[in-house]
Amino acid sequence: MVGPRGVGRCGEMRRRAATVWGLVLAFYEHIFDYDAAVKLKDGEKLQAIARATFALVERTGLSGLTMAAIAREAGLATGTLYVYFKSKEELLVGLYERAKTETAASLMSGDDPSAPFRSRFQRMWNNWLQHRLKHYAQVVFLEQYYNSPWFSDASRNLSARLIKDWTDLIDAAKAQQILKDVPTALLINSFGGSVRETANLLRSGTLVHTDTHLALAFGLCWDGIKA
Amino acid sequence: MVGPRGVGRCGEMRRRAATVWGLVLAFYEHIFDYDAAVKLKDGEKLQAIARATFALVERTGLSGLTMAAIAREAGLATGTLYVYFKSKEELLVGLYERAKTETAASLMSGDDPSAPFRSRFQRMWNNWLQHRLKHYAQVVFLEQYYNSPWFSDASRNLSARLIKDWTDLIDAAKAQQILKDVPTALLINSFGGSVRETANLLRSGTLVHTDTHLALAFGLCWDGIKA
Amino acid sequence: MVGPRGVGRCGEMRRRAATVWGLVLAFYEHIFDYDAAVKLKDGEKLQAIARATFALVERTGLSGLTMAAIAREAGLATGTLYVYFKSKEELLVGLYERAKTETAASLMSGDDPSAPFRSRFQRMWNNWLQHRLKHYAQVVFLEQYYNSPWFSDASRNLSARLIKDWTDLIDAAKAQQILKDVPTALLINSFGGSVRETANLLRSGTLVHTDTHLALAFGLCWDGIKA
Amino acid sequence: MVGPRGVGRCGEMRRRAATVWGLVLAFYEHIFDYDAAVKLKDGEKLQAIARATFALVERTGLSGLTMAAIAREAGLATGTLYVYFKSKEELLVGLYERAKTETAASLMSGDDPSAPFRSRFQRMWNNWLQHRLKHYAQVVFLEQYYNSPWFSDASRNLSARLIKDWTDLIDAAKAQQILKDVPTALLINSFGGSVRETANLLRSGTLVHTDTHLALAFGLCWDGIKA
DNA sequence: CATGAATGAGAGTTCATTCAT
DNA sequence: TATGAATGAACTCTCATTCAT
Repeated sequence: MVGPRGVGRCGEMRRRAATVWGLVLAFYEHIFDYDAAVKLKDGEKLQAIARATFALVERTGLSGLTMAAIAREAGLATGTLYVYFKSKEELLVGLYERAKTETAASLMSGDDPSAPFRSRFQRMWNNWLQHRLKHYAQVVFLEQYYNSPWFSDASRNLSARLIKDWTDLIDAAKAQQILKDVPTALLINSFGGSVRETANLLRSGTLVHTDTHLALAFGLCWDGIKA
Repeated sequence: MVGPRGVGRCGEMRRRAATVWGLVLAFYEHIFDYDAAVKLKDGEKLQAIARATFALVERTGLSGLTMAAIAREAGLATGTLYVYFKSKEELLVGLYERAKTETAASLMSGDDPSAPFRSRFQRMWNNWLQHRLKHYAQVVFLEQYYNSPWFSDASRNLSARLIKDWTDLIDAAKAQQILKDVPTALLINSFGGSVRETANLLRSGTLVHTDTHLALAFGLCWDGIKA
Repeated sequence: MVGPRGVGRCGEMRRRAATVWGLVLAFYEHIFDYDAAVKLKDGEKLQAIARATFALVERTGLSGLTMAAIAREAGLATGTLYVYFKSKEELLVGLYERAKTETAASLMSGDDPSAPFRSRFQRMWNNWLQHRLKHYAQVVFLEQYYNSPWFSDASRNLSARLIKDWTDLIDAAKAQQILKDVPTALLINSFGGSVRETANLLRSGTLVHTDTHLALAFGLCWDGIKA
Repeated sequence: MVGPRGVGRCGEMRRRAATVWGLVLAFYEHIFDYDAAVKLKDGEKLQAIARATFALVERTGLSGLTMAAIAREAGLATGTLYVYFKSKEELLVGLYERAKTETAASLMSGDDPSAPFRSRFQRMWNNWLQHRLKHYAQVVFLEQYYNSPWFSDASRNLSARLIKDWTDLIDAAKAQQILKDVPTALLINSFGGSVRETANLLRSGTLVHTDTHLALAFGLCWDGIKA
């Protein structure tokens, strides 16, 4: 959920945006038209800001990121950024929540609860990997954000809430003796670490992106965690 | 040249490194002794700068790091830093190389080539984990450095050179069908990822630091990569 | 022209002023009615702007005053302010003239030309003091305006014109040897300074607001200027 | 006394400066040389900053004051101001204390306790008036500072402490039935108001600066407060 | 060598004003 | 007419680097 510091200045807008961003079930750019008589903050501009920021962080790193550069990249004036975000911090926190939420949402996409566990896990592993590769700019953003002065407890709490379903699934698999009976956190991190490292290898070109390699990489993970 | 006062931890490191790896020794000396006529007047000050920098990065992050803060923490004047390093960039690059080299050196410490492979790998896994936990400030520094504007190709190349022996060992184990016949990079990253994720769990307190848990965590890794 | 809704305090003022001073009436109307075809669409909004501005200046000072804050406090959009005033400067100048005129008008309210001079002066002293206390926001506005970049010669001239009657009365008292034969400006400022300082003491609570204290304070002034 | 936030970064320096600024008995620019081996903050630069600030406030007002303008006027770089003052606020508070202290100190200069009260008061009245006229830039600064966001309780307290002697003298005169038996605050403000208004008239040219006029103006004040 | 005051470019942020709706 | 998002110049403050001492 977006915290009380929200997105912009307009209280009404902020509250609506908060519930929507939190769920990421709707594309927020559509919710801004509800009252056409009044000029409103523009979802497209929000998109542009997000896109610009992710792109810049991928290119020049989070620490080199300036508001002026974001504005230029997004085709806006510097001041305009402050119409949408109260400060640089708010902007980064907002984009963090967006990226984090999207990432979490991607994980269980297309999950078939009736399929065998191994297939389900493999699908999720693939989901996550593909998301990492496709939205690499967001990944870079997230990894850098974790190590930045902006990473707060509020940010930390978000993660826990987002992967609730995921944790439940792991626990179920453990109960059915499909996964090893070790602390859940160990299984989760083993899985996440595997995706992360594999994606890094694929991106750097050290490992060529073939289905075989993907299967091998998942195999290393699965053989480690399966009962 | 390191002056008479230049003993302490710096000298110690070098001696230890020498017994382990010729490469490491050579590299280590290069970093701090090149251009000895001008720089490196006083090893103790160099130590103080390194300690100060690592401590500050752990506390406030790489992006909040200022030369003034380093100087204050090290008990020096700002200008003095520029006697030892030409610029902030050089300071960071130097410390990166130092931390990276120490980390690599720690990996194979106490390795017994006559012991069974699994024991040797477990020892190395533990070596690396302990190093990560003990020198956490350096770990934070390194992780942040990877994502910083200062991380260059030169920095990237260093890693490859440092883990040559490590790569060779993996390849040998593969040849003996002890490890799976998958790309070496996959095995290396699987191993590294496992150490990294486990260390994170231990530091955050999510996983209590007991020998049992360590064994479990290593088990997840080993079962994944073993043939 | 003030529309049908433009009654309220604004219309009231004008009527009151009319009974007191022709000059004030004329002036007052000039300020708010000039260029009536374009500006002054809605007297209520004008009122709201004035009230909002005075309130904000009392709370946060003239230098912290922003157009956005005025609009918010008045319940309008920022752009709307520019329908009523060409610029921030014009808004401030307009409100200055309004406050200054009201202050001057208050001075001679209820004056009885047939009463003894001392009583008449005391009444005026009290008039002024009460006005200062009651319309403290305006007083703060004026005092800050004098020292602001917006205080121009035009502003300066206004004062002189407004207190013409007052000056005449002083001169008459001097001619009758009721007041000392010293430059009129000295008498006027002595009087004004006394009111100002007394009001400050009352507001700060240093001096308790009783009739006795008021009489004492006026006594200090009167004993100084009387012949 | 200068508060704990002091003048600059060097703790030692700051503490010394604090005691000296508080008393204004020494010229602070001389106290910075005590250790010639080390480059220290420069009293002349402090002077230049003060001079520049007062001059600018007289010319363009406190609200138009920018750090860039101060630096330019003082012949320094912007950043240099922040060597001497932690922020714009500190700078203004520091200069307020300086001006206020100097003003208070001027009041009783040359006082002869054996002289008759009226002469003593007249001398002080003149002292204050001359100071106001001579250091007009400081006066403008002070008057604007009172109405600025920077005027705090700390600033307010300073005044009370500075005029202790002055208050005592008034009380003594009251006890001897030389001044009226009215609240001391009333007498003090009557006196201060008289000086203020007279100075304004002289500066504006409304009143020509002659000994006669000065005597008349003081007479208005004295006749008001004398028993 | 060591010092730390001085520098000034560049960062984040504000706000009077405009203008499409 | 009324709106409020958009603008960009100008503000305060930071910090890597230099240099006189």
